[in-house]
Amino acid sequence: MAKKVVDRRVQRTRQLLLDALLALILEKDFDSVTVQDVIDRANVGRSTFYAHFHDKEDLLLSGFEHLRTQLEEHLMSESVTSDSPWALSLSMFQHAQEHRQIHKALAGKQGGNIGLTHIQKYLFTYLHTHMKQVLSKKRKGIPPEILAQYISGSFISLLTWWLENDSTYSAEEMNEYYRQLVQPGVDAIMQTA
Amino acid sequence: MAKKVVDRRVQRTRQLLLDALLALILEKDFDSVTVQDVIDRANVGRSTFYAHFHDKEDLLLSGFEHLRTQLEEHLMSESVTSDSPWALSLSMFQHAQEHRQIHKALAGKQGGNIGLTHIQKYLFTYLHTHMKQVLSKKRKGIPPEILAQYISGSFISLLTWWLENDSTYSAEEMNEYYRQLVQPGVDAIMQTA
DNA sequence: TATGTTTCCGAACACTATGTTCGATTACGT
DNA sequence: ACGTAATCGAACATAGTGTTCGGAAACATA
Repeated sequence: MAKKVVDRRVQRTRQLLLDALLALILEKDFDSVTVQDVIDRANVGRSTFYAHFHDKEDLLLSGFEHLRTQLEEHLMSESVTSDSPWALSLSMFQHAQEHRQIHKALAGKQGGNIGLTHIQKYLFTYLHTHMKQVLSKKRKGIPPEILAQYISGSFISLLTWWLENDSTYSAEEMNEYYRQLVQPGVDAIMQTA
Repeated sequence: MAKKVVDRRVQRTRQLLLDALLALILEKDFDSVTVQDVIDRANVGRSTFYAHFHDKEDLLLSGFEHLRTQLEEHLMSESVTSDSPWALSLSMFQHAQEHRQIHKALAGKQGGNIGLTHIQKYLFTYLHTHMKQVLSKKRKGIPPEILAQYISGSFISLLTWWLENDSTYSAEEMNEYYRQLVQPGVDAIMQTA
């Protein structure tokens, strides 16, 4: 069958386009990158672009999906099955460190906060369901939505700052700072509740 | 002199355009609003628009400036000169409550995070200089940039969530949640340092 | 090598939005 | 009533979007 090889060809084209877009985002910001820029850089025909993606944003989101898959594999692989919730954030800091360029393009301010919104939403959902379980029995505490928003929001905030400023702190240091800041408040809530 | 009245006419036109833009942002998102939409809604000629603003974003930013001025007046007026740093966040929650529509347009996801970025940058700068003073003598603690980013980031995160979800919590409640979450971590840092 | 299939190319096109120019018109102060 | 400053809106040049389609190229099969 020709299918497999054909698929490979298709995959290669999609990858060329994505790489070109990510590279361009690091040069200008997402909004100023045109479809023409992307296909020129990738050496891909105009109609081919539209055969694969509906528009520029669609291409960017495909990159985000790719990243999310990678992240999940990263989480599964490294015996990160530790019960500590800080292992999750550490893994994300580490992954961002290893793939700094991609993260900057997707999660940085240049990326127009599109990927960023997705990551936050992803984290929020994960945390929200988790929080509801933990806080369900106790009535008095903080609404779980607010807690989830706080934890994911402050994480994203530190992550983007770290990426955007090309900070030299290691992923481990960043995670430690994050933990030091967030844990006391969360612990206090848990005990109160 | 004619200057004063002329100024009034100019101001009125600018206000018409801004109002139209803000109203439109709440209907579609910022990116999908066209200049044509704005001037139609405002009943203003095309060339007049460009006589006042360089482009759509320029108009939005003028709205942000307006908001910032209001906020600063709000802070000065209400004997918010309390030394508690939580008075500042409370004032902002309150102001957002009173001018919900404008805040949603400027700081919500519809506004394309343009105004939001500015507010955060504004807070960050304010906090950063403040932090450097407080943390200057002690060496071991967290870098002031990270602390400032954390405090401003988590605040913005809760604020936008609150606005975006039309949450029924009062400004006072939101500020209390914010304080409960953030204060323990910050206090811990201060003592350690 | 010959053949059929799948993908890609790129020119041409219609369409939408941007930002500028300029002469006519209106609003306002004196 | 007159002069000035602001506004109007039509016309224009420019740029980007997304589609269409005939031909070229890549690939598998035999």
